[in-house]
Amino acid sequence: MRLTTKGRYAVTAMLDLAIHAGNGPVSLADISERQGISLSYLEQLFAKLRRNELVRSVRGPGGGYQLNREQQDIDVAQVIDAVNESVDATGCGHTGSCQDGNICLTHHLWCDLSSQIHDFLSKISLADLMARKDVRSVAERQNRGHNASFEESLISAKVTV
Amino acid sequence: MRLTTKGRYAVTAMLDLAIHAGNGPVSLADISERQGISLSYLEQLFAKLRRNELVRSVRGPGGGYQLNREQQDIDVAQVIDAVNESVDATGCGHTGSCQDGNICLTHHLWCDLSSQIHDFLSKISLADLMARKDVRSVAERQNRGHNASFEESLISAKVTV
DNA sequence: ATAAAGTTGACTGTTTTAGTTGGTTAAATA
DNA sequence: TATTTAACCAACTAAAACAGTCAACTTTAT
Repeated sequence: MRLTTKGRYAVTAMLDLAIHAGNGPVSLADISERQGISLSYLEQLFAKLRRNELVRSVRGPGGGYQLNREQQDIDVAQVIDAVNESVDATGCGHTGSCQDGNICLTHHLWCDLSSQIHDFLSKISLADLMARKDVRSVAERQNRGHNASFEESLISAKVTV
Repeated sequence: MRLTTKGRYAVTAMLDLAIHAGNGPVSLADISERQGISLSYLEQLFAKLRRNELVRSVRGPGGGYQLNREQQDIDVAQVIDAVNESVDATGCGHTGSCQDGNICLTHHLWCDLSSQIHDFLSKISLADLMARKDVRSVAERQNRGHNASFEESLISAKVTV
């Protein structure tokens, strides 16, 4: 299993997308600036997110990306899977051929751990994250000095602070 | 967080050590053969396990490694930590300086995930693994064609099949 | 003395990460 | 219609980590 900045960036960017939804598409340039992630790297990640139908794109001026489903229908596990291929902790990809065709001594342990992690992450949706106090306060900080689109998005998302 | 063959090998090797305890030290050559792990790589891993006082060594002929504590006092998280540095899922090492000195949008999510994983792995001891049916059957398979030390070790460990 | 084992350090090939560079299309607007 | 905005795409790269090899050395049982 690997969980590096790649998966973390993807989740952060998707959450940024969710937070700033409500006034049209969000450009990668905006996400890049707010979240401190390289624009070109974001492009690579969003190519995968789009192939996995988690986002849809709008080209041209005023374009950008939008969530392709409701916020409560996108969970963290899906986002990580989309860019990371998997959060599998086994070495054999659950096939059970870890040791020359046979199962290894600790195969089931890694299977258990994998489903544990997957369960945990799949139960957290973007909507859940949006509702968290710590997320809201960080989003507010990131938005200071920028335009007022955060407050607007709050209104359109019908969420109260 | 990273969980690769390094951590998996370490846990597998420690479990092999636990299974074949009871008749003196276990040599890395034996573990290498049984578990299909390169001897030189095992040497590197056991250097770290020894520095973390999870095993002790006996040099010279008939030497090898032994667990440095009781089987129920060594858990999987400790073993992985010993060779992997950590199972931390945050990018900042829990310091909270993920985004130029400040906390990033998803910091708490990764903190939560980290403790989830650590909790899960720290509750599983080598003794717990030894007791599992799947582990016992794999160990038995690995031992077929070899010497009868497995049965002996079962007797000395006072465990019944 | 010899051989079995641990101990140590340096080295290597491969893969992944985290980007960069340099373009091309598609669409809105002036 | 020209320009600009932004998505799209492919190739490349430096650095790190992974997984392992190789060689030399020390300790200890026989």
